[in-house]
Amino acid sequence: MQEKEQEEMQIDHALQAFFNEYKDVEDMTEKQRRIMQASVKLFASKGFHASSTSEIAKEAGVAEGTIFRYYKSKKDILIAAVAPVLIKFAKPFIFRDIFKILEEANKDNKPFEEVLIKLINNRFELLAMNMKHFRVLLQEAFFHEELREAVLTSISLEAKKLGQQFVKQRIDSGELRNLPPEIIIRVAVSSVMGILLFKHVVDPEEYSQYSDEEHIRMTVDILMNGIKARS
Amino acid sequence: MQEKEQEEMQIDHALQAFFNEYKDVEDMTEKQRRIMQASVKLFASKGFHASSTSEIAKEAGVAEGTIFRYYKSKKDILIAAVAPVLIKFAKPFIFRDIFKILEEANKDNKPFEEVLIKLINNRFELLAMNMKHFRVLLQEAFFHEELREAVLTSISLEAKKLGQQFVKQRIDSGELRNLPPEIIIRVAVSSVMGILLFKHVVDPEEYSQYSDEEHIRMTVDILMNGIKARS
DNA sequence: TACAATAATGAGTGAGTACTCACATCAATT
DNA sequence: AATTGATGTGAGTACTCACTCATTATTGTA
Repeated sequence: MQEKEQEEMQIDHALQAFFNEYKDVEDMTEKQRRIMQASVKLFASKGFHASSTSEIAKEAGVAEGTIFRYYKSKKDILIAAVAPVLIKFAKPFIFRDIFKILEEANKDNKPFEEVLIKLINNRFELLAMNMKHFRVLLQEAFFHEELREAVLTSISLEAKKLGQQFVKQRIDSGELRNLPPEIIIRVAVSSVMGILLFKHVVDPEEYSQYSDEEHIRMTVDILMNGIKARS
Repeated sequence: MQEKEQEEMQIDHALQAFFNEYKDVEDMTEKQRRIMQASVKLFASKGFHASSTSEIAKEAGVAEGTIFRYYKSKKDILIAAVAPVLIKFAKPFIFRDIFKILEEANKDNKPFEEVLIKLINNRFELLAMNMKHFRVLLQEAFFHEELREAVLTSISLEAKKLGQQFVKQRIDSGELRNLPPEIIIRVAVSSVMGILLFKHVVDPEEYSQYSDEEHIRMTVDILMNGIKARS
């Protein structure tokens, strides 16, 4: 309970700070900005469907009608305001560590396996810290194609590029088998997502026979055996 | 368009036939059965939230009040009537081929790789045939824990048992590495689900560079390299 | 200061929802 | 024939929702 509240507060502070420096908002009126901010907060904590326009108005300290001066529908808030903000906010948050890890890996020429484990651990941490928001995003992406598309094109596109480049290097250097990088990435990504899926959804009980570390270690072991070049 | 309609009709006919032989319904009244049937049809085609009770009543040809004589809430229809029916209907449908494939594999002692490819192809077909229903089920499972639990305990539990047994055999026979079977299954299942996820959600465009068969082949190749025992 | 233009308001609207309940229908029992 | 109880009804209830619009407040300009 306490942990969760703390976590939320952290996110709220981070969001607040982000808003203060978010320059795309400059040509908005004060009220519009407040509506946007309130929507982000509510959608992220209760989901789109469960947040009513009257609630948004109250949270933003404006009249309900004002919302519809700036956004022609409730869904328009999601598409036009919340999605870009969430993505802009999430992006550096998501990529920050990845860049660091990959850079370091290239500099010291660390083995792929080590980099992979570091990346996975990092992703696990990030997810644990933002479980709630991730759930909401996933839920909404299910229903709103526009949101799904926005997330995919802005985040996964960049991640893909980054990953493919790195994998390609390791193929060229002879560390990995000569397979299409996108296939290697697909198998790697889905194997890791599989850990999370089994841990949280499919079979939490059986999962707990091993620790996170053991699961990661064994998964990476299988994966590396599958993709590393043989001498 | 035409294909989709045909597909739906197939399912509807199959469901219809199922209802006619579904014995658990015998102690229901005619009206209750009709409510159940209408709910299955509506939930499966539009989803739970988008189907109103008035709509269900109209489809079933009963008064709206009659619904609440048999089910104390709308959600109760989902939990008490629709989920069991859907699961009972889907189960043999899902396991039929698996049993056959595994049996055949054991009899002729077919290599694991071959069995895997056969299984995956079979799952691809099944999914392609029921894409829409699968989507709806996934969506509802997201929101209703009871449904999620019902699906998981009734289907994935059995699948797990079946799979673990088979993998264990192949480990004992020295064909696969000595790893925990549940881990092997987790990695295999999630790799395959990854194919579908990337194909339909994450990156359909890049996916289409290769055919389904090539994707499956390469994925199984990586997987087998990861889990097969080395001489 | 007077006037127009713009911004903001929030009570009101109508369409929708799940669910209730007083009342019919009718076969079985007394 | 009268009573009972299970089955079924659909108008009605109480509510929520996104969205509108007549009215009011604020601002910039002459």
